[in-house]
Amino acid sequence: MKKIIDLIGKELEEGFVQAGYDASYGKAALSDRPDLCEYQCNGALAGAKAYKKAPFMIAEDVAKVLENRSCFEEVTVVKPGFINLRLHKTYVADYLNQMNQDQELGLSRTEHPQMILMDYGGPNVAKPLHVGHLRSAIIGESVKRIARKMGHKVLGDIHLGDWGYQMGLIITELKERQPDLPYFQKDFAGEYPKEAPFTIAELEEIYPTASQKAKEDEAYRESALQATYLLQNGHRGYRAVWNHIMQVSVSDLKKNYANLHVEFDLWKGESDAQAYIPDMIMRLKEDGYAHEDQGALVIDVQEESDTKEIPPCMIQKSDGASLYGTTDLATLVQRVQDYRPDQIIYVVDKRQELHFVQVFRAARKTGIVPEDTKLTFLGFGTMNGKDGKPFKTREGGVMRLENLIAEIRGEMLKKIMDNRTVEEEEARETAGIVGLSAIKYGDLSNQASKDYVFDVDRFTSFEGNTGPYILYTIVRIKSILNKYQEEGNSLDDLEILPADSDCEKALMLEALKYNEIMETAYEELAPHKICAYVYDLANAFNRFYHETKILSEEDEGKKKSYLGLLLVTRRVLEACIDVLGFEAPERM
RNA sequence: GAGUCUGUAGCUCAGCUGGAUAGAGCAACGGCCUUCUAAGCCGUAGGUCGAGGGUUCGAAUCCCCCCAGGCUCGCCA
Repeated sequence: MKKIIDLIGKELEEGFVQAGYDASYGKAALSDRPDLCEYQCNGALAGAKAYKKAPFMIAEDVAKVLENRSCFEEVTVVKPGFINLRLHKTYVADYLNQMNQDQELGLSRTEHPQMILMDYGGPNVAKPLHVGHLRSAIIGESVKRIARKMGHKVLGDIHLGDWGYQMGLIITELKERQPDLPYFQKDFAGEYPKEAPFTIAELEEIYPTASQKAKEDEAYRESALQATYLLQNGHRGYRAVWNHIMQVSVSDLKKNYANLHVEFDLWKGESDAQAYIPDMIMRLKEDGYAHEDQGALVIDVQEESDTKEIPPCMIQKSDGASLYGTTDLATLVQRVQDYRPDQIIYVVDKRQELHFVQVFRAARKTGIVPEDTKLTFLGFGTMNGKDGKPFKTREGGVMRLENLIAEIRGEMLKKIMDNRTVEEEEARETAGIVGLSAIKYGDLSNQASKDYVFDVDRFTSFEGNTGPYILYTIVRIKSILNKYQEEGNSLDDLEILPADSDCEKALMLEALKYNEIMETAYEELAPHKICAYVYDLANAFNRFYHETKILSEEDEGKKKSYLGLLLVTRRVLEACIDVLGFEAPERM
């Protein structure tokens, strides 16, 4: 279905042309003055200069043409030269009925589906998820779902931090604790055990311990570096330990991300890119892209048009080891080869922007990524505590994600038990669903690129512009629709009639923006626009709900119309929160 | 130092591809539950949009310059 704003725009264009003006001035916009109109056109103001004519007169010319169009109920011209429009009730109702009949609620999927690869999540193996991992997961998941909604093919890749020094540390510490394990026996040629010699809890303890030791003990550090080197060069026993670490850690990560309703299609990591490094470096050297500088191997990425200095992208340290940029470039080699993406979106902490500028430029310059593959950096800001500083536990440590979620759930459960009389089991389940909405909505309703304050009290108080408010609205609608169905009625024959109250029309006008909002959110990779919309729609519904008796309406046609309106509203709200990455319970 | 982002109500944030009277939520104050979930609805109060210039018929929005803060700046990731 065409977007309503485009349909109005079309009318306006015709209006301008018929009145003797250029079509380009006929652009529709949402009204800034809802008290005066629903949509407006500022084209007459813009065209005044070109036609050397008072904007008011231009507007009047156009309005005269538009007046008898069936889609408008009212066309007025005001002061300097605004054209103010009100849509015809019948036109609006028709549009909504069409939405209701459409599986996609009037959203037109793209005609040119792209293959999009998304890099988000980025946890480190063997380390617990902490609040720093939350935003990438939440924002990435939402952007992925929005892009899919628009009809694109999207693969989400978690891009694990599963290679390098941290692994050497763990191996070293494990060897110290259990030197008799077969992995550490020089001449062991048999099969290694299938069971990992540690649990996830132990693993999470081993890493920080080892990390600390390495900082204090030079010899320990040396052996960790040595272990890293051996692992990366095919040491059989170490490789087996690494496999154990991966298996234990990844299954734990899967559990944690599943709790967040975050799903990855690919569980690739830095280790997967390693095989591509030697060839890549050789080629870069041969083709003259990489050169030595101060002992390191770098690719210059400075461009003529730069006003500032961009440091080169470093691909090999002076000791020959590869680093961050190397792995990222090699990952691009792999991704282009395996998936031929049209676009790759990185959902990463915005502090890494310079690094990605370097990598992107190097990838383009060297032909690793073809011209027509778009590389997008979607940087997000820091999640701060109430004090405006990076979020910490009460004790000042790093907050584990599990603990944060548990805390929110606990608060929510308390609230539910206080407010409602429900079985504890149901309350617990609801608390999980509502808690997740509180966390996700709290995050996504802010612009991704900005820092934001994560205030547990505010998010769990669930009043006002919050996830729980949205869910509550949906639950109210569901409850009415369910009651109607329980009386033996069907939802299939609900015809929406022209609105007969202001708040009803306001709700309709809000609901029909759905396709436009989703499209904008995709174009701008901006989930917060969905949040803003969903809040406006929920608000419009709650006003309507407050003033309208629905099930007790005696006029059968009207009642069905109301229910039809509820149905679109519910469907739109649900489609939106689905794309935000949460869902509504049946009751709350 | 250079680059970059941010500065909007007491607090947390929208609005920023220029348009009419700058919007929400929280907090404060006052109303609304025998009726489909009051986690709701309605109202009051609260602003030199960091400061100053400029462009424009029109600037929170674009440009310049300050001020304040955050972040980044080749061998960590």
